[in-house]
Amino acid sequence: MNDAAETHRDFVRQIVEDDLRTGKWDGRVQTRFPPEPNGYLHIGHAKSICLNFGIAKQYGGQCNLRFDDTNPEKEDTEYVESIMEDVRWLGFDWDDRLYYASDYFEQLYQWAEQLIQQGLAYVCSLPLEDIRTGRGTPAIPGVPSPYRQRSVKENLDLFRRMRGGEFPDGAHVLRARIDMAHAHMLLRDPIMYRIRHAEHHRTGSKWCIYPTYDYAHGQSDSIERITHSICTLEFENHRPLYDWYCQALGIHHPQQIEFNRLNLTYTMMSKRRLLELVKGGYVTGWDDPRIPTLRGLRRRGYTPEAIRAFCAYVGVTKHNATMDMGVLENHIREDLNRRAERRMAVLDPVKVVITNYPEGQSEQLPAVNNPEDASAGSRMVPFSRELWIEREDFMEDPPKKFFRLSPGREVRLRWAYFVMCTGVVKDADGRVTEIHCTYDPATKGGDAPDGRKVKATLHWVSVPHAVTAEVRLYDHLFRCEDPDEVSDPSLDWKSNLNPASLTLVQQARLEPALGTATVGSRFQFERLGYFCVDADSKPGQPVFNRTVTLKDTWAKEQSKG
RNA sequence: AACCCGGUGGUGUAAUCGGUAACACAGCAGAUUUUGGUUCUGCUUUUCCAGGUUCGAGUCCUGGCCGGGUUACCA
Repeated sequence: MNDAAETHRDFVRQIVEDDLRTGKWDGRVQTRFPPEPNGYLHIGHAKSICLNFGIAKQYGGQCNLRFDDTNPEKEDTEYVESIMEDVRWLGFDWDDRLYYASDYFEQLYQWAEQLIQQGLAYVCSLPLEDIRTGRGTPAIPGVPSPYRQRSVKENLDLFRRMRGGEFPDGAHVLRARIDMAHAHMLLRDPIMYRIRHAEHHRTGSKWCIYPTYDYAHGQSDSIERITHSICTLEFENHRPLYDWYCQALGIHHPQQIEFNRLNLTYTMMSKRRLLELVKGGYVTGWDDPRIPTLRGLRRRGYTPEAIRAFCAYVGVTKHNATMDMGVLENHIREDLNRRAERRMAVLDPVKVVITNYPEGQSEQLPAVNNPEDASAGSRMVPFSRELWIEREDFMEDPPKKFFRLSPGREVRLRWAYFVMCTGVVKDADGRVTEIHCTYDPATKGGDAPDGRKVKATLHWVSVPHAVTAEVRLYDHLFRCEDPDEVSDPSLDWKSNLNPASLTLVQQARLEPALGTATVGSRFQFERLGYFCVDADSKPGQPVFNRTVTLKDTWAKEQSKG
């Protein structure tokens, strides 16, 4: 988007370049994207994917895809499949480097025995609650577990029996022996293994003890010879532990680097909350176009190119930041403005009758497909005596700055003719049911040979040729920038869900060319926005999703009051 | 509270290691336009505070203040 982005190096890339220069990793750059398969990928993950795969590509390295699947109770192959699909859709490829932390369970186990042998790990038989209280508080040092001094022999025996399935869940854990008085709570003898008699989506019932994140992550990086282990800021606190395990084990020791995760206004990225919205029926599924999952965005009509450009734009730093949703929207507008063909569609139709156009007659008029791209060519659109136009494009008694159709005023119908409003027909309630106009045959195509100008150009659809469609108009998921901002403490973030996040238009009228559009194809509906064909479409009954509106300075003007 | 991290316009970032604070978006004004779109031009707005070092500090030092993360047998 700007030239600075071409030359600027964020702080992670600066580290990588420094390491390359000093030969720290023998010129290697090896990164990884390590999702836990317990949810669907969202745009926050896209930032991480772009960073990890992007750095690898830029510096001639590689990026692995690794599933961090150490918690059998939350994870599922459903998520594994979707994650792979979404990473590919975004435009990245891990070649043959698909890994799972669960593939390393045996090695991790052996290393745990090694730490026991070194006197750096022990089996603790305290109940969960006692472990927690024994850890103390930041102000009060923890007290050593009574099991802290168990002999290597006893620890080994118990740990092997833990693996052997002799104990119920929670009976014992394996803990690292570090420092119960450490100012850093995470270093007060953290848990390495817990007993869980649970079916793992990949290892089945082979294991009944599972490593914790802290015990598994650095070592998994180490096994894969990762050089730069890039993660989000909330893992900063875990780095001492990451380093401790690698050092204690004497194994390849990658550098963990933390960056700021992506936050967006009017939405929310928490996996837990996304799950709640899906399970609670607040949205229609993981691909609901209102949520920021990659599949939601895809169904909404976002392109991988726009998402990647956005991720490059947002920047990588160490402080928390919230991007305005408008910036994401600008990126899809920019992409689609270049690529999407234009069509005409009327969402809230009102009938126009061209009184001086012969009844029963119609004609085909050429229309440019994309003014930004001459190679997109043109198409023919049918014109006839009766047309649909947008109800809001007509006002009987217009304010000063309104320059669309009103009685006595002339406007242009896009690619067709100048028309002049000569009158209206209303129903008993005073609602306009028909607008009467005359057209000027000399203005065919939209230009007046006498050089006279009009202030507005309207989109329109010929009544007898129109295709009827359902159009889904999406708006922000939440009605305020920060979903957590609740006035009444008895309410939670869900009370901020936007009741108008979806508006259904059942009887939109489209130009006929839109009747055969294929699922996933994207168009600009002139003057309205970008739309894409939804998978719910049936032959003859297309369904369109609004990706984003066009910028609308008239709407802005109106909202000023 | 302790530990870790961070504070640059409204927002997001930059300033190549001490040398004139800049870019984008948003906002405002205007031009162009067969989309009130696109494009183009101009304008508004910035280094958390207080000391110190220095010819010179957004950058270094000290002390505050403010914000975030963490204090799980989740990741």
